[in-house]
Amino acid sequence: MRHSYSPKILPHREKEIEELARILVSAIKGETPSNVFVYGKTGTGKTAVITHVGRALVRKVGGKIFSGQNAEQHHLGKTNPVFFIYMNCEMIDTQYRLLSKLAEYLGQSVPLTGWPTDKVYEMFFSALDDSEKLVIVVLDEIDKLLRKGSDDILYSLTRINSDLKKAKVSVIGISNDLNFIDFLDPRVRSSLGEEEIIFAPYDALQLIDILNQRVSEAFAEGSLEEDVIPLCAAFAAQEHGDARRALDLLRMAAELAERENSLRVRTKHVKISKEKIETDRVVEVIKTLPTQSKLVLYSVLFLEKYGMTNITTGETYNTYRELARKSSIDILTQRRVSDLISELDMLGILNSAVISKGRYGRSKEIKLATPHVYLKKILDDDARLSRIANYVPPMQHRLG
DNA sequence: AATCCACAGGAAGCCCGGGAAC
DNA sequence: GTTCCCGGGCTTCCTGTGGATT
Repeated sequence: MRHSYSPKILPHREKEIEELARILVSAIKGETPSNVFVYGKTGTGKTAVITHVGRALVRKVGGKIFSGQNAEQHHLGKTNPVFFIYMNCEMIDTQYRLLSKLAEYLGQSVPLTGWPTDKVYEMFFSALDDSEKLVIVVLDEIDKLLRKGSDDILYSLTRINSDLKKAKVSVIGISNDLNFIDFLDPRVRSSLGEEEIIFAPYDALQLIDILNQRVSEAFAEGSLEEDVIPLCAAFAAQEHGDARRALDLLRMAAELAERENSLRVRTKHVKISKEKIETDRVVEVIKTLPTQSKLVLYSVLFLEKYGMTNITTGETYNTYRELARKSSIDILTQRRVSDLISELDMLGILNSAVISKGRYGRSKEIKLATPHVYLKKILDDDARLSRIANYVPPMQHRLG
């Protein structure tokens, strides 16, 4: 049931598999496949489809598969070998890291840092071109790459073929943000987008099929209550058809049922799991917030706790200053705190909306979107905030 | 209709840490 | 090691504004 498991059958992705296979099949004929751009939201099976097709190709013609720390070798066939390289740009997010990783996969050793980038490129290039082969580079979350400005590597990679004598390179770029393509250098865009495959979100019925297929491998007959799978599917369908989410739900529900010694997984387990997944996410976000943001949250929490409604930025800021002083934390400007409030809003931890109170100015109206008890417990875990855990605000605050 | 509050939120620039280049 | 550059967090300064009140 875990994401790392990749099933042999991918329901409702036949069309995409077919299309990708059509593009990559030219490798069997000894030609260089077009570059491909793949778009789709998280949990729509992009990575699964691509590795599936890539593996099949390498099995057929021989070559190697690289992914993370793993390498898998297959015996050579009649045509040139295929090196299938999967990389996630979330970790490998600079030119240097990308190139050194590529060079490493091709058998070179490059230090983690220290060399000029063009030297690493040289290493990579010579290792690449020392024998006849096709290298398919999969760049997952490719949008992370140019977020940090350096998309020249994409440029070099997509037109490297004209400089190569023996080897050939195809690039498969994966993104879950379609707008990303607008920010791309036009030359890269046209070359990367020679072929495009779009992964539409799964609908509830398709999610049911996916779950059923996994369930047949992972669960004993009759261990699920009848409505369990449809419910998981329905919840996940609300989340832009994320199959990963559906599987998480089912897995957590099963774990819960097991812990309760329940004979079957019931819909209530699914419902509880859904709550838990959501709160876990919020807890994680709040825990990892910078102290200043936590302090801002704390301020809103205080104001609400003492019965204030329609909390404004100014009121929040005054409380914030008081709390920051009490806990010897640097006091930021109201301008900055205003931005922090907006960020917390974006994260869904609180709600803020700009409203006008006529003669009494314009401000954000702020209220928490997270249960108080909860919030306080998490915030009090932060040692830097311990001094204000039992702080009682002065009278004027309580009057509202 | 004019006023004016209490901010929103843009622009420019400072500081600092980290990584690349030399 | 040193220098350079970059981005993020932050401050300073600023202009803009919806609508109750005058």
